Amino acid sequence: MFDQFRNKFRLDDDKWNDYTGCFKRMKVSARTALLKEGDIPKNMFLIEKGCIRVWFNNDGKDVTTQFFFENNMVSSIESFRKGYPSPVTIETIEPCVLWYIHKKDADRIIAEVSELPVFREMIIDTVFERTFDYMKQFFSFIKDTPQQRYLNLVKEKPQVVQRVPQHYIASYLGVSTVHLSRIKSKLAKEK
Amino acid sequence: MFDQFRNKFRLDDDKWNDYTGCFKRMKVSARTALLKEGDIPKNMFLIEKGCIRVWFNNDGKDVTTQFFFENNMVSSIESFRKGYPSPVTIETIEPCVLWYIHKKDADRIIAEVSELPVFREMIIDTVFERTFDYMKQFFSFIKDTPQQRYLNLVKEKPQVVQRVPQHYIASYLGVSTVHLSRIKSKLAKEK
DNA sequence: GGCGGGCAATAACATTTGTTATCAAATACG
DNA sequence: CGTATTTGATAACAAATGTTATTGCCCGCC
Repeated sequence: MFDQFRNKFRLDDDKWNDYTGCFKRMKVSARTALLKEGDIPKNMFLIEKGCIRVWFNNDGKDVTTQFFFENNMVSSIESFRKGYPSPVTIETIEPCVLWYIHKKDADRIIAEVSELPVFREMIIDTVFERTFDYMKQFFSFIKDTPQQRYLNLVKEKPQVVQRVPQHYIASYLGVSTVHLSRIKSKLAKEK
Repeated sequence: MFDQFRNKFRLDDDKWNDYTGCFKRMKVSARTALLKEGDIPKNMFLIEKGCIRVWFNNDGKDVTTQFFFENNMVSSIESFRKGYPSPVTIETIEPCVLWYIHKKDADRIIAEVSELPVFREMIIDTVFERTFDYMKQFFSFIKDTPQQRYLNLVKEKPQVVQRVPQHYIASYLGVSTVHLSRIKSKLAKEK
């Protein structure tokens, strides 16, 4: 599971085994909350198999903001770092096989490796990328119509359209399920 | 101008003077672009007097995404770090007095101070805060009505409502100027 | 002090999107 | 295998928001 990351890091075997040994494997069924809105994150997850969505409660309706698939790391990252209550719930969509690491281990690893400038850069870059993702998603919400957002999703994240139930997609796109149906049927006609 | 930051940092006077000496003062008139969409950021700005908006072009219409006022640092931060073309334009609204620092000086300072764990934490936290801001703005776009977003703005950033022309505010809220007018008149009647 | 242009309010109408309800199809699971 | 549940499509109507056009105001500038 971790071999895919091996060549990114120049760590000696002892360190590498120490760090990867902090991850534990678990299986969970579909629709299981790994972190609940308002709770303080204890773990970070790496997906071996399955998919996960991130959502928050808006007046009783859930609003999905992100999807994750195999090999993605998942956490409510800002809360994880600062120990704040999470603004979102993290929940499996399909049955999943996950690897998780406890916050205290993650903190230790980050502190150790960030003594090295190359890791420091990497950490900062990672956070910047996260910011950039939010920015892009936010901009797309402002400038694109729901139909355009749907087309972008089909193009950029085809897995989502293939694997995720449509009502989650509708809430991710910011429209009602009915309207997403309309968009799809309109696109089908045009084609 | 920099005294307000003095007590946040435990630097000896030599370093402090070195770093603050990298900032130059300039005056610019209203509606001046400090950075244009597509250009690579060369400078970062600190506002002594005036206000600034960040916007991007959407099919000929401009969409405002942020406002900045006195004592704010302004940059297209993700692009500034990576040397990417900026996705946004940074433009003065009022005549401004600004301090700016060149990227090469900023890079040197960041590299120097991030040897110290306390600064490293500070830098990472700053980026996280930025991410958190985007997230909040994004979530508010999804969950709040335009009227609610307007009320939030009045409450949280009264300066914007007082100093910024209404059509910029409308585009910031994601509605037409006509609809913002409607919202205001509706609120006035209810009151 | 007058004038042109940017700015804001409003009305009328068009379009988009949401809501509710109903039905059909797909899927899960005992 | 059959039944319950989830999922998706569609129609009809309601509400929100955009577009265009008009008017009046205010403010900077000659």
